[in-house]
Amino acid sequence: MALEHAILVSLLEQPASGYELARRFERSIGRFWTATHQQIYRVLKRMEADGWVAGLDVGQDGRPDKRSYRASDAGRAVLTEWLRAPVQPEAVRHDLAVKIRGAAFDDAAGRGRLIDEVRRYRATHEETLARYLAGAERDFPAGRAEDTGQQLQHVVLRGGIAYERMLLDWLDDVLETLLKGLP
Amino acid sequence: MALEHAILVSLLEQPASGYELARRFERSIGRFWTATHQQIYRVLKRMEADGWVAGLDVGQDGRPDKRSYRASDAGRAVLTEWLRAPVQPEAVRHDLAVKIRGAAFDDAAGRGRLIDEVRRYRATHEETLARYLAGAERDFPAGRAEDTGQQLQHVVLRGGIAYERMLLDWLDDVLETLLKGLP
DNA sequence: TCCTGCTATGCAATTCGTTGCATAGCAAGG
DNA sequence: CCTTGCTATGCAACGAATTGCATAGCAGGA
Repeated sequence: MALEHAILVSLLEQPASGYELARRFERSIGRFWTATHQQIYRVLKRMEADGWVAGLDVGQDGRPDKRSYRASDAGRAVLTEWLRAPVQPEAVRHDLAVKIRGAAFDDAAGRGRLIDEVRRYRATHEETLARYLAGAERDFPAGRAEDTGQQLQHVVLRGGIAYERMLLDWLDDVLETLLKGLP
Repeated sequence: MALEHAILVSLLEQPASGYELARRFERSIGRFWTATHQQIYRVLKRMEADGWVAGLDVGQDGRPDKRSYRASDAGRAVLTEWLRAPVQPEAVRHDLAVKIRGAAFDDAAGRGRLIDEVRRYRATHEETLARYLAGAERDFPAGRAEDTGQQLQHVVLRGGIAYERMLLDWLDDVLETLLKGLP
């Protein structure tokens, strides 16, 4: 139970339509919480029925109308309650780690293919890191004062950057292990 | 679709009952793939029906009988096919990052509670790191030759260690941000 | 002897998440 | 004019995951 909470945080930072939320989940929020547009629309309806968010139809020029949502006081209260509850352990699902251990049961050709995959995967994360770094420079340039919200967004972004750097280093380790050690 | 694959890897490393698999998923495999015993029992049944694993009833002294599974050739083929397919992007769900950004919408008291939570969370991950390091020393002592499977298990464990270290550093950054910067 | 706790497996209900599809308006380009 | 692509929302169906509960044997300690 927490897509609701991620949505509430995002709407408190900035009101949005379901579509806009889905885009945000592809970008900034999606760094630490993924969701598809169907999930978001369904949950938004339920949240509106529960009074956690208020929807407002907005006509637009040159594109379809949208329904813009903002968090209500009740929603904010729900979020606050959740914030103060213990952090639940994360559900980890790391495909690549399973594949690496599985490689022991494939032949040299299979491991060769896995090496290609690891390289491709590494390249996507290099891009991710570059995107984060660009975002950090754009949104949080050195030497500028930050308000509370910005400080918090910044420290989360630093976490994303640290994660990507760690991952790239580890992937180098993985490639070396796959290349040099194995028959 | 991948709990099956994690189970196949685990069974190829060592045959096991559903219960033993569940315990492994709490320990070693659980570092990168979580699953409850209900999930595992259900999936094992389906896998046996599909011929991916073979089950064998084993009587035991002093404890209930168990049903031990090993991966079949068909299961191994399924695994190999998956190993060679592209790595799917991970579904990230990071509670704590959402809470940190959400802290901008709580008061000082709420942020104080969050600080306590972060400290508690940090302590659990310090334990996790210590456990990984002890496991590494036990299973992969320096200077000993490793076969293919061990090298691969070792590199995955090194990934876990790198992750935990990165996380602890970041949590220090988070605590500093929460403590010094905010009203 | 009774209680607690561990091994070992499972059902049922519900909620969550994914996939495929559908609609509809408008813009831009060939 | 036609196609492609983007904004914007949604349904239906299915499969996956979670939660709560149930059973049952045995060990060990109070």
